[in-house]
Amino acid sequence: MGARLGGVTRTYHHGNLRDALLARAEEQLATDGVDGISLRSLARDLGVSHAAPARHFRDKQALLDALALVGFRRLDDGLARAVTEAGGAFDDRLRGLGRAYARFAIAHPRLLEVMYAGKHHPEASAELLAVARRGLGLVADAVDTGQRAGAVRDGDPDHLALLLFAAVHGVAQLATGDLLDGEPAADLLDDLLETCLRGLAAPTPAG
Amino acid sequence: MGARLGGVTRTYHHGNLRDALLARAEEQLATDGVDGISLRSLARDLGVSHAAPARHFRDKQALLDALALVGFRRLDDGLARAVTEAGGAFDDRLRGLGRAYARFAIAHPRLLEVMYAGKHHPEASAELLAVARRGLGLVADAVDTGQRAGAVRDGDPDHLALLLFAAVHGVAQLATGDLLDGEPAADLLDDLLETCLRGLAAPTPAG
DNA sequence: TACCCATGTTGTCAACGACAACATGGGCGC
DNA sequence: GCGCCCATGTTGTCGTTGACAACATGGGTA
Repeated sequence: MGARLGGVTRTYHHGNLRDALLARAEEQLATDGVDGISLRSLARDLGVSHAAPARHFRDKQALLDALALVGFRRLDDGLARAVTEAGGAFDDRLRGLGRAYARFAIAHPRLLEVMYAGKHHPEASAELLAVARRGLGLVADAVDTGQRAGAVRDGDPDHLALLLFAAVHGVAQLATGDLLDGEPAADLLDDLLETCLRGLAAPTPAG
Repeated sequence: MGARLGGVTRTYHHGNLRDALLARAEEQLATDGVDGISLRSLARDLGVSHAAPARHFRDKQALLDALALVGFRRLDDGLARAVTEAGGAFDDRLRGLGRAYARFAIAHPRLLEVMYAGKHHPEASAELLAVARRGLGLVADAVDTGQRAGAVRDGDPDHLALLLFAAVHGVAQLATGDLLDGEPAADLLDDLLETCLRGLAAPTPAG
């Protein structure tokens, strides 16, 4: 088969309906929010019958779960890139990670919402958690580097990473909810990051 | 009228349907999540017709907005209580505020979700923002106190308050989303709070 | 006393998620 | 090279829901 529609080779009827659904769902999500997504409207948009999506996602929730997974993967990519671009200094890496997270949140607020929605199916939850943890690992690595250099106070790197992550996540949440009183998210984030870095600094040897 | 049902005086048919709807909606929210709330099921539970709720909430969203308002008011009460119980020291006040916030978040995770959902009607948004800002004011007051005592670094108290709020909010979000790896939320919160307080400390006069 | 409006009711509609029964055609085993 | 099977897609249907319109009622007030 494979009809040409709009320059893109479509191989529906035995092809890539699943990906097409995800792509269209993400568009819909960005413009109309989670409630704007309906399996039936997705099917209509893609020219398939209303029951076709069920072959790929047993549930509406299953589709949202898949969307969340896409989001986490993309987020992870962004974080990984931030690390490589940040050079070796642990604090620059942490700053880069924080900014990358905020950038993602502001660029894809609705997607972030789906990613952190507590409604995922149990199986999906496990997978999502695993991917989320990968991002956290990048933070922990940077913290560990800081500790080895004697610049960061002692403590379980994972714990400290979670702490930093929570702070950045909080800013991102407020930013996407437009609860910042017009304060630029970047400013608040930088300030919070510096504050935390200062708070996490190893005690300077007395004298 | 006023029929006695279950020991509570009900004056439906000219009485308190609105409050009853809110109360029942909050129960439903706690047990089944936002999607578990349907205007029709609420009406059924309260023994009124399916269209009765529309007299009090033009929309399903309007009901959720009202629920959010209830939540913010209750949160504000908790925060205010925390301040009075914390004594005069600014840092104790901040700790008390942070813990009160986390306590609320963990006790009412779904409600918090509704409170921060970005879908509110515009009129409701304004009111919600006003109430939310009131809580933030308590934080700013404590920061201001710390600054006057020379213990907190310079800077707009509202800005610093927002910074602290974001951090605490982040922890609360992760906690309600069960994303803490089993780490007790209280521990993480305390740790983050201490870190931020340390980071916000005024530079000690050289020497 | 009579009217009006707040509140509640019945009826209806379109959209949706979910499910069941059925169709089809491509790839794989033989 | 042929035919069968299953992945994928279709049609049909059901119950639920939110929203709206037209109608009922009764309490407070002019």
